[in-house]
Amino acid sequence: MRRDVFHAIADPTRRAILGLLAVQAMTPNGLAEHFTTSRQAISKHVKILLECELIKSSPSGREIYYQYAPRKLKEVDKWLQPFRDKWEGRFSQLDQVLKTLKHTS
Amino acid sequence: MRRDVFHAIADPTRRAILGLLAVQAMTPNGLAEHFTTSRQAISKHVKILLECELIKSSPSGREIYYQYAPRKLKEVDKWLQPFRDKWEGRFSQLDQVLKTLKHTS
DNA sequence: TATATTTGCAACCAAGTGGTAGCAAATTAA
DNA sequence: TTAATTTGCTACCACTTGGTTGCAAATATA
Repeated sequence: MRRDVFHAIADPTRRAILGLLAVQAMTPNGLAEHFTTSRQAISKHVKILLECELIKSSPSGREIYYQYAPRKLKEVDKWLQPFRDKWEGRFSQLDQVLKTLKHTS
Repeated sequence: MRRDVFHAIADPTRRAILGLLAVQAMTPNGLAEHFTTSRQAISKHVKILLECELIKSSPSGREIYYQYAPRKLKEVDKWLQPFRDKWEGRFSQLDQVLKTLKHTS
């Protein structure tokens, strides 16, 4: 399975969940209220976000609060950096970084 | 079909192709030499990158050169911005932007 | 205790994914 | 002209995806 951060944020529902949790921690039911799909469908997305460590869980009695964790999202930012450098006119170590990427496929 | 930029960069092979083309324009065969999969498989990835406008094509005789186009990748950067603001300690319009995101699912 | 609420898990399904192989069209080279 | 090269398209395949429903476990409430 290809469970990495890029896969996690590929789905618009998961991006929306991440946006909600970045504002405030929420329970699965609380999250599901913001969507038209079922609670179970949301929970499956939450599970993927958990596996990718984009969110953390905080059990509280029979409820579970999920909260956004920024660490893994920084990997996306890191991957984006050389491209951003390029379109912003910076050229620092661009080729080195991209040549490294060639061998990660 | 879910052919947006986030879907495009979810695949590691497509990210590698994007990295290669950011350094220099290449033909499908030229690209395929950098991978162990078949030319057709690479061409399918290239087709998706084309549809998402992450790359452009420049026909030259019977060859076709593909080149990286930064515009759409900026959308990823744009989506990332409020999250980046948050982990960098900035709070400018974070909630507004994220509340907008809630309704894009 | 008995009931209601919250959640996760498993089974199932239609549709999409990344991969392959074969073939035809177009351009270049012999 | 004939042969080789480059490419895109189509069909096909096993696997994954996002979604549903049903159910059991755990906790809170009457």
